[in-house]
Amino acid sequence: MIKITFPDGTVKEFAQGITGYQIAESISPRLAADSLAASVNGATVDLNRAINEDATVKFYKWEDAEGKHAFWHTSSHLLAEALESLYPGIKFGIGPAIENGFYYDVDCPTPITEADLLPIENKMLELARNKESMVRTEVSKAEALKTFTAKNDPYKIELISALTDGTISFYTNGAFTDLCRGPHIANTGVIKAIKLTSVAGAYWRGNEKNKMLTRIYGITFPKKSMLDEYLVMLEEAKKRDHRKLGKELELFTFSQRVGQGLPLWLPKGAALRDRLEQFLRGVQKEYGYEQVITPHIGNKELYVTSGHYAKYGKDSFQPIHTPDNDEEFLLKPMNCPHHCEIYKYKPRSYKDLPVRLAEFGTVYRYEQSGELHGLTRVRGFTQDDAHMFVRPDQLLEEFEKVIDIVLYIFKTLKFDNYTAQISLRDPSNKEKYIGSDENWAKAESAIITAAKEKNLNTVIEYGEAAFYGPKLDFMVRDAIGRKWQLGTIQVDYNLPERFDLTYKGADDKLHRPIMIHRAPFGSMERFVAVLLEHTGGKFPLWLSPDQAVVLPISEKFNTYAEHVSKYLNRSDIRTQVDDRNEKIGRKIRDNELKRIPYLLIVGEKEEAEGLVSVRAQGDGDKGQMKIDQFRDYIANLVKGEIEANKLTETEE
RNA sequence: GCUGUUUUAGCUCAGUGGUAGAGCACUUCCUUGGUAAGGAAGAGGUCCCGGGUUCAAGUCCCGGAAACAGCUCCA
Repeated sequence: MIKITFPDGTVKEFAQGITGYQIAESISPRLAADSLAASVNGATVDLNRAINEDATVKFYKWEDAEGKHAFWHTSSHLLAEALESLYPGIKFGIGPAIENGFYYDVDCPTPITEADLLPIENKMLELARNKESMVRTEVSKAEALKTFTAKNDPYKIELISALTDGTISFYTNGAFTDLCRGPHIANTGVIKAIKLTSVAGAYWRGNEKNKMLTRIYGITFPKKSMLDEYLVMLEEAKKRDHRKLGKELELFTFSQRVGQGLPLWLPKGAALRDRLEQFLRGVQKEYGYEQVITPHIGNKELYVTSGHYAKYGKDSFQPIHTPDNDEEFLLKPMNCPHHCEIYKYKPRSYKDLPVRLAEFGTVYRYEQSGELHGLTRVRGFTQDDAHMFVRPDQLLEEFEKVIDIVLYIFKTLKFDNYTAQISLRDPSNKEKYIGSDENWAKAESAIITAAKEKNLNTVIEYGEAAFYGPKLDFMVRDAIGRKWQLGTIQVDYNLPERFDLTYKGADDKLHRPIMIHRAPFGSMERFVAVLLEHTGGKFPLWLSPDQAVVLPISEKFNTYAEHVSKYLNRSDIRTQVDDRNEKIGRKIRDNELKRIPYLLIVGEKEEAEGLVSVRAQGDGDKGQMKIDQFRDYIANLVKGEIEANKLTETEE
């Protein structure tokens, strides 16, 4: 007999070899029916797995990540089962559950296209209705290899070869058997709604030198209504796509003639960007940054010195030559080497540090064509860049101040669902990075300490560091859940060495400063993109390209409308007049759709008494106000939006 | 860069080898109005680009470009 402890603390005895499913059923058929997976002694397992020792169990339902994971993992096996029956000779790569659904990578003798997805879905539903159990078998490595050699599946053979004997298990559903460690749900019958979402190429084992397999993505649910809800949610999210909103709100565009990945900022987009720049300049001024300006090209030798040329030379726009062909220049791919040269232009004393050089620096990188994506990945973009040159004793404090700036910006713009990621070297691939182990260790510990002292909730990602140093990255998600890096803060011991940067210490000797690279927005382009998706185009008042539009009731009141608009513009409230020959209802509709924060309706009564009738975006009629009353109201709101989240003074 | 899909009016999109289409936007006229689409008329096309097949190509074939999804990459 074995003792099983349940989450509520009760302990019951069962025979050895009992499965999670049987335990659940012995308590209640309902629990068994609802459970998608179980955890035994903390490890998630499937309900079919035999339990042979005393254990603590927990049953997962759909609402639990583990339950969903098992559900989708089983769904990927169901997909594979359907594929094997529809496409004889198909070979399988891997088929995991992902954040939203699952996929399976296959190597199919006949190409699979979008049009084939519906028949596959139908086959899956048909198989699911058979309520096939997910049967686990533990096999030896030799047996495993034999099975897949017989099936002539090179991918599974490669996977098995890397496994240790004694840890290998198979799962079988219906006629399909797969190499898999589990866990799975008890049987496929609970999979009631299936949508195969897309088909795309994916390199075997994520290596672009390997063969490209066909990846089929899908998502499944225990109820049809849940699938419908999910699809509606996806549609809604697509309406917030920054590429769509950027077009609708006339913020930016692209031209094939100008070139791929080179955004053209339209007047309203430029106004928005300008507001963001002014905002950040203001914050940086308080923190002791100095603005600098550097050219858009730089001598190739500059980037050879920094190490960027060796690392990214091929991925840059190729050198620009002087007319007599005796010098080569690169379009500036990053600002740091230029800032290093600014640091170097005169001898520095330990008393001068930290030196903080900031620049809205436009850089150009030859991104692979398939990587370009709206404003989030472009070939020409402007970094809100700054480099701090600090003494070792200043590193931690300075790094923490940068975290403060990032958090202040995120708070002001109500980005509350970011994740902080500590990006470290890939320990198994150190040759991709420059600099000594000692310096890397110092830089990594500085970042980890600063993040801890600032109480950041961080995840550590190996292999995500820059080639010259580790980073603290702030990641946010776009409308459909893709992750993007916004703010980044990096500690760098390497460029100061390569550029031989020094300062004179109190001991009258030369010392090496440490560099902090940072960009709280990341880039203006990406930040605007994410801000658009985050707000759905409803920008906070202080950022809105147009803050108010005056709507005259008829053309008779256009003169008064102009007067109101001029008055407000003189008080720095960005105001336009909609003087089209349209009815008021039409003007309201069009300007609401343009996400204008305030609409000011003026007619006979307003003109006579110097009033405006105020309509707040999405919130209808707010009644009448005197013009200067409205001006003060807006000015106060703007002030509140920007200053509400100011951190306590951190002046030195 | 790789795999797949797409590309027709400013935008969103129909279009079956045989005269290029709709809605919105735009222009003009009528209308002069009170809180989410007033009416009429008109103008607008390198059917992504280059080849080929055909009596005839927006439509079929080949090559290229760009956009989209995913992979790979991201200083």
